[in-house]
This record gives sequence, structure tokens and C-alpha cells, in this order.
Amino acid sequence: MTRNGVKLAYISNDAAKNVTYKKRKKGLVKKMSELSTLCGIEACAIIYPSTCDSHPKVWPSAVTAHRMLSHFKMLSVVERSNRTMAQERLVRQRIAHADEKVKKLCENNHRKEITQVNLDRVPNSHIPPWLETESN
Amino acid sequence: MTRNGVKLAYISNDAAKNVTYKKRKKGLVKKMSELSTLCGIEACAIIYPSTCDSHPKVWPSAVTAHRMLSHFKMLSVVERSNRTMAQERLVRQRIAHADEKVKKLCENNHRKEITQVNLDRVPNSHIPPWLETESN
DNA sequence: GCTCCTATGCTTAGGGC
DNA sequence: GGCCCTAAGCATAGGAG
Repeated sequence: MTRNGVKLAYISNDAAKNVTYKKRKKGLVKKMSELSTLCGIEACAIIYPSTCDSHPKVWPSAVTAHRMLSHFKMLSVVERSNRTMAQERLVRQRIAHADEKVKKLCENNHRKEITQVNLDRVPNSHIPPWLETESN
Repeated sequence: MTRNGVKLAYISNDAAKNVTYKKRKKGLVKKMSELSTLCGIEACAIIYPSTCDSHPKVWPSAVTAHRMLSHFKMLSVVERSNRTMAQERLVRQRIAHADEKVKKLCENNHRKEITQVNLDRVPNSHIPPWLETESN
């Protein structure tokens, strides 16, 4: 019996693997259909045994899977473009912010320059004449 | 607590439905990843809540789903053509069998015709002359 | 909405045939 | 390979905060 917790590792023994595969695939499909029923959702699953001897299991049907795939692809295109647009907006915002910063910095610099010029000039012009000779 | 077996019916209460949806989706994804690990398979699932407020859940990833979908589509084209070819073979076989039957029937008929002609002729020619007048 | 809890039922590994 | 059984472990409904 299943005395210890399942070891979540690849089953190398083919027979055992196949048994587990069948049992768990069945359980999985049951769970999917239950979720589908309980919550009124559309769902599909594609399961490819790596050993290609067995066909891929498609639930609930190939037709549904195809339909959902198309829908999903369309949706992802839309989402991708949305994401792209969102990113573009983000970048534009950043650029705008950066521009704003640059502008402010320029203004600041300009103000400082002017101030500095004044400072450079004013102090000199404000040095009392009696000190001018002393400093030299 | 879950005293009685789950009633497998659509949950109309939105809050309860959402709770169930989240719990069971989580469980489902866990089961899928376990199956994937244990049996070394590729699998993907797409789950669309019918209430479009929530994004579709794609497991394990959109990229994987896309890849598997392409593969699946290709495969189904191949399988479809295989099926078509198999059907064509089958139809051809049936035609061949039918032809064979027709041929045999024709041969039989021909043989019967000949035999009949002989029967038609022979008995007449074998009717004793003393009876020929009686039958009329 | 959420996290955490826990009783209960479901799933399933292992084994027999 | 299949089917059936059982014990153990797991998932989860319902509730509390």
C-alpha cells in the first residue's frame, strides 16, 4: 500500500510507470471535468507520453482543444500587444520624467551658475579696500 | 466539513464558486506537475473561467502551451491524413471486394444462363414425341 | 478577500488474481 | 496487459478569525 508519501521522481520501471500514468491520467481527467462542471469553466489538457508508443491524450476533445488554442493564441496576441503598449507607455513616462529632471537640473545649474557668477563677482567687489592689499 | 460526497453541480454562488475554483485549480496543477515528473511526460492545460474577470490559467506556461499546440496541430493533420488514407484504402478494398463479387455473380449468372438455355432446350428436345401434342 | 484548521471522502500505490 | 481490493496519504468543504 502507499505507506510512505509518494516519492516525486521519474519512474524508470516502464511497467510501473505505465500503471501510474494510466491511474493518474484518469484521476486528472476526472478532476478537470469536475472543475469544469463545478465552476462552469472551459478547460482543455494535452498530455504527451514521452514514450511515443502511446497517443497523446487530449481532454475533453481535439476539437475543443483546437478551439481553445485558437482563442488562446488570439488572446495572447492581444495581451502581448497590450503588454508592449504598456511597456511603451512606461518608457514614455520614464522619458518624460527624465526630461523633467533634466529640465530642472538645467534650471538649477543655470541658477547656480548665475549665483556663482554673482558670488564670484560680488565678494570681490565687496572686499573692503583695506583688506585688498593685505591678502596680496 | 466535507461530510457528504461532493455534489457535482454548477455552483451558482459566486463567492463559493471562486473559492472552489482556486482550491481545485491549485490541486489540478499540482496533479499535473506530479504526473509530468513521475512519468516524464509533456503536458499542458488551459483553463478559462467563464467569468472573464479572471485571466485564463495556462499551465505550465504559455510558451509550452503554444509549442504543444503547434505539435498537436501538426500531429492531428498527420493523423487526419493517415485516417483519410486508411479510409481510402478501406473503400478501395471494399470496391475490390465488390468487383470480385460482381465478377463471380456474372460468371455464375452466365453459367446459369447457359445451363438454363440447355435445360430449356434439352428437356424440350427430350420430350417424347407422343407427349408433345398432349401438353398443348 | 485571505490564511489556517480539520473531518471527511477521494485518490492511489501496491498487490492478488 | 486487465480488473479488483485495501490501507495510507492527500485534497478539500466548510468554518473560524
